[in-house]
Amino acid sequence: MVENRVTSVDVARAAGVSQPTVSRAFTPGARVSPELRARVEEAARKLGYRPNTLARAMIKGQSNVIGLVVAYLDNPFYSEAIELLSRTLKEFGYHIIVFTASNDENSVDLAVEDLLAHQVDGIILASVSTTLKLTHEIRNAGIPLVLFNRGQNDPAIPAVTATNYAGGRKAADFLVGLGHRRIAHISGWQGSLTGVDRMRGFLDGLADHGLEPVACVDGRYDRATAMAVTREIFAGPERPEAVFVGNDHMAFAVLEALQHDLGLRVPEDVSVVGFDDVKMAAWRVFDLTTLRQPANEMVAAVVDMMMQLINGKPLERARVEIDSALIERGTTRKRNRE
Amino acid sequence: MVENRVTSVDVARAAGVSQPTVSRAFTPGARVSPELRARVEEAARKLGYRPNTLARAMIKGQSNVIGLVVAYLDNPFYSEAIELLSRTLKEFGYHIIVFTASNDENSVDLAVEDLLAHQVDGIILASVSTTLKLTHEIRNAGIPLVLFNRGQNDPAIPAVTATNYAGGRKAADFLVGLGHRRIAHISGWQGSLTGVDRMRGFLDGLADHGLEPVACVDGRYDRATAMAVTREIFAGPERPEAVFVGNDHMAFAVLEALQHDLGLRVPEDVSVVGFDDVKMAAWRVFDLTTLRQPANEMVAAVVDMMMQLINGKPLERARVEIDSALIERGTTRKRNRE
DNA sequence: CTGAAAGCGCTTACAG
DNA sequence: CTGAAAGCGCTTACAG
Repeated sequence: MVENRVTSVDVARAAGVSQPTVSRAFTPGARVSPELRARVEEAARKLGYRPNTLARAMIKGQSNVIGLVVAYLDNPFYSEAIELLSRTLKEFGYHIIVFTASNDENSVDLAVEDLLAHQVDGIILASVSTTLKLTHEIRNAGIPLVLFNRGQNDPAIPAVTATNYAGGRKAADFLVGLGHRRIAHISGWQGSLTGVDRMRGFLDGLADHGLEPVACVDGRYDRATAMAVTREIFAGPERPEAVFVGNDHMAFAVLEALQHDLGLRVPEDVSVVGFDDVKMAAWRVFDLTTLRQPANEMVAAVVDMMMQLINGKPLERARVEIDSALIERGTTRKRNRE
Repeated sequence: MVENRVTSVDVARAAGVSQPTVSRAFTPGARVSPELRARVEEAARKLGYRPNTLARAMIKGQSNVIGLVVAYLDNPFYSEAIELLSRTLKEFGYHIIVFTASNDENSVDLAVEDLLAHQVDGIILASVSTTLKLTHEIRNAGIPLVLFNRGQNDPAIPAVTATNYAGGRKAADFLVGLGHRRIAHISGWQGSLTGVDRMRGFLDGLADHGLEPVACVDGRYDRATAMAVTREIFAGPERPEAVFVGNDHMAFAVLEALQHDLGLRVPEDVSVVGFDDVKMAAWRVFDLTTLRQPANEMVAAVVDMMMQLINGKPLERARVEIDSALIERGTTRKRNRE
């Protein structure tokens, strides 16, 4: 399987021009006479020539590749996001190189180390948390970094998230407004700012109504954990009337535990609210009330920031929050206070 | 945002060695004295040096990057597969650059063109179909190609699939064995060999029992299509007692149409069989009887073939089929013939 | 507009 | 084991 590496020199020889002319013929906007361009193109076609992107990338110091580090690919929100990211970046001439990391520090560090060596033009970290140390390392390497669906304590790090805190508050207001009083929260992973913000907003929202959650447990963005936690919380004597779950992916698991393990009815016995509004949330088997985290708008914002950073423009704002609207569906309903 | 490009020359100067020595210090298995290596490493650390992978790739004529073209990312089978591919290839020192294509010829062609220019070391086409023309173009460029979950009429093209034909037969045997006689098929996209093979196996299986399907329609791997088709097929007077669906992703939609649009009970009124056994199939809301297409084994086979091709070893077999077992769950049951 | 020359940051024979 | 030299396949000033 030997590659028939045809180079610009071969084409030049075949077309009877100099090698730089071949290069120019393949550079959009370079000055070449139509005549020579035609000769070059014909020779190139004949020989099956394709400019070597690697060589070009090396010289120009840019690869037109963006590194994406992602975990939790079983959460459909991220599959959607990858697809959107890939399509949107393509419009700007960029491609995505994907690193799947687990969410431990070490794994993310290794991925980033790899990325830095790969001369990517930018790095997007989605659904993984970074240490400040790592952030600074990326910054020192001079590589644009944008966090997707993760914030960091340093507000200077460019990040795009939903309005997680406000979304949490909305969930609280909504559930209280339905007449619920005994309310539980199965939170997103408390190692992520996203999980923390949603929880804080929710707790503050409850507090405004003089309430405290009857339970508040970390679901770690994991189905099995969410199910186990649900069984525990709802087994007690003072069963919650409602539960706010840190994301849809876990909410589906909570529904399963509620209905199949505990034999409870939703929404008759329990109201359930999720977060994300992934496509599946609208499937009628789930029909999940949830806070919409619009993947397309978030991706657009991420790409926008990335392009600004790559072009050396100052960022208008480092922190972009996309509004999360509450989408009311069938897993919630007004409490009958008989 | 200027990059502080530190090169091997800078490190060489700082360490008081020649530039090639720096290169050797960063090449596993190269001969450098421990003393010089230490000096180089220290200087590199101080300066924040990272070898330029692009330059290395250009020289060696290999990028350690595999191009993946994929469509249908909303089918969770492919998200799983991407994750597995990414992890498995990493073990071999390869990374994935992702191209999402829609399934028209043009889109795939463009993606491949892009890939060829990117000097990827190999190409994996998942869930997209290629023309023979494109296949030959890739082959002419000397780039290893493996099809994932798609076959091609030319049996010489390396491809990994489930035993689609045999799986279709198993579905037929199983449903007939349950006592069903009026059986429908909502097939995978007939533009894909996968969809065609599953259908052919199913039809042949029915024929062995002297049966013909009461309906056989292309679901195009699409939820909306599958639902519309379901409503049509099951609205008629001679309602099918069972349906075999071309993949799980569509089967979930079929279940929704059956239960929510038509008010039918599964499995009491209708038995449903899918194909793939994605993780969701085991969720108890679905509890879908299906044919298992083991993503991990398939990915392992793809990577294995790719590595053989890259290393110039002759392939044992160009066509690998991974056995599809029937997983019996709750959407099927023996027919009551009262 | 076009070619000869230099150079991007590495690796790889080639001497020593 | 180490350095001086050549070269990977391009792009980019620099002359003309």
